[in-house]
Amino acid sequence: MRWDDLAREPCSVARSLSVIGDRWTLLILRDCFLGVRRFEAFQARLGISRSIVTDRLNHLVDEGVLERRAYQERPVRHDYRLTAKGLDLHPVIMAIVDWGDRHYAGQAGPPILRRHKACGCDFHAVQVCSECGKPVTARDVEARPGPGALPAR
Amino acid sequence: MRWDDLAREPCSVARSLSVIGDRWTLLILRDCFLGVRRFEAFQARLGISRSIVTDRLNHLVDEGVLERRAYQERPVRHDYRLTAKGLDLHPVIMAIVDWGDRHYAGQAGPPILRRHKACGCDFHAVQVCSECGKPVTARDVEARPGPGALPAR
DNA sequence: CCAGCTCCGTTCGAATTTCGAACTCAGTGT
DNA sequence: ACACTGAGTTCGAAATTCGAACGGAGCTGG
Repeated sequence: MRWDDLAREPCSVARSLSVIGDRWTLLILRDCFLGVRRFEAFQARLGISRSIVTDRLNHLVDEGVLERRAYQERPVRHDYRLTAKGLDLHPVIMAIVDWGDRHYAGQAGPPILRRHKACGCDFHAVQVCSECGKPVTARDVEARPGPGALPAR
Repeated sequence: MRWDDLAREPCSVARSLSVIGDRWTLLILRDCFLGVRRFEAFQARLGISRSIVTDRLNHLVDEGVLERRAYQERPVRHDYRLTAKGLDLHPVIMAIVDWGDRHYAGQAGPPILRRHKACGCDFHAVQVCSECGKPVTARDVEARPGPGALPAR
């Protein structure tokens, strides 16, 4: 199975991973949500080779997760911003953060605190059911084939 | 930056990704949450080489995400089950599913439906603030350094 | 007792990816 | 003319992944 095959699987996880299922891509997205926008900044923060940064940013732009826009002319300079589709990835990053905070934070506590502007509290993400609003755990869920099961997109 | 360095970064995303930040690992976890437990089943479903399956399963066991236990003697056969730590990854998978359903499902709809046993409805995952219970979006969040910022674990 | 089958791996050489370091190029400031 | 910056591209070496074959423990069947 190759990268490209993933996108054709009738599975939302596989399709999503064909876009974001890569170490560096997810770290780039983490930085996007922290406000990083410029090529140099991504490269410096991640400490990886420039070609990888180029490659991943282009891929994310192709997929419509990031948007490349000029923030100045003469010389033309671009930055990378999350699109609406990209902003939709926020729960993914937050879920990963939450797991890391829970299982890998040292005794000092988590490395980053997040404040919910609406209520002013430091918080962590909780996942609830869209219908009844109660928290969802693995055991509460029953999966079954859906309408898009066989005919791939 | 190498794999191992990731685990030492003072960032929960980086630490988490050092465990789960791999295409195959996340697909294996997807299957775990769908009830897959045996080596052969993982290999057959993913269609990847057996050495990769071995490697990823061992890694997950080492990290305490899966547990390897004998489900029969004579011949001894093992299966792989999610530990409590592994079950905590459910929100990560659900967030990825949700993004995929939203942006990559065909016109037919999502390939898999999930029912919330507590309320009996088909649902999707929503992320809310642990303090006020309201939905959280990217723009609602303000990040700042936390207590574990500098001293790595 | 021998052949074949199942499950769960391991090994190995070849193909593919990823990496880091150096290079390019355009513009800018001195 | 010279150095500097931002944003890439190129290229050879190193690491990963692949598939296919092999191993081995325990059945099953004749």
